Amino acid sequence: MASSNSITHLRRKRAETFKALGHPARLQIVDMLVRGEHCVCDLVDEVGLGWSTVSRHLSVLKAAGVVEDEKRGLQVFYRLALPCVGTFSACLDAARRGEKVEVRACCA
Amino acid sequence: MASSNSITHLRRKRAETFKALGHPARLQIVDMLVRGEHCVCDLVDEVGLGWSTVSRHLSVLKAAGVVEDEKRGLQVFYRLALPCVGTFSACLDAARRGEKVEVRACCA
DNA sequence: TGATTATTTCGCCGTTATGCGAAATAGAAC
DNA sequence: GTTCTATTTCGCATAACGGCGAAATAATCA
Repeated sequence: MASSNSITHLRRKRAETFKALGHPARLQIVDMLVRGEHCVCDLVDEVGLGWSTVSRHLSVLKAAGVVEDEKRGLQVFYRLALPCVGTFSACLDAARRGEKVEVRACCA
Repeated sequence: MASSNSITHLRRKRAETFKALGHPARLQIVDMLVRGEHCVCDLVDEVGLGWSTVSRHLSVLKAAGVVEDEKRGLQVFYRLALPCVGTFSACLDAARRGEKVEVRACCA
């Protein structure tokens, strides 16, 4: 059952990633990070929720492996750790509009 | 604000899709459907949860636009409505293993 | 028609998520 | 060392999720 368990484990991790992306505020954060790294202050401004709330959303994304953070001076900068999320998001949006698009996704 | 609202709307829909995928049982269902359509009975057997529970998971996936259903005789068959989900899943799994893969995803 | 089979809907209940403000932490500047 | 400033952690209330079994639907078969 080793291989079945590893499949299960991989799937659980994958589910965690999807779940982290499954919230409008977190997705808005991800959309910003697709365009480049940002400090928390920028994200708070844009998302329009309290600092503590945004901070926890970021910790969820980080725990799921979607983003990485780096402290520089007083600020903490976040960046996307899974670039393919941007590609897939574009995919989903295109599908919802009824468009048929072929994309090349680089899974890093 | 029309364009900003439509972006918001699109993102909310996208979040709903991600959220639907963010559960191990639903992801297991999706993994089965990647390999072809299945009736509910097959899915119940494989997932190992009650009929009512699996049924609700399926309705979540359907509401999010991830799967489609078709009734044939007594049985209801489900199939994947977003093939790119399979591609992206492979992407995420590869990334978790540390592999770097380039895939061509067709967003239907 | 009445029985059977496949699936969905409903109501319940314990667990988890999400928002907030207050307090804690950590680094920079004075 | 004290004081800012940026961010995280904590505790709490409310809302949403996820499981189950029982009951409702719907299509087939006798």
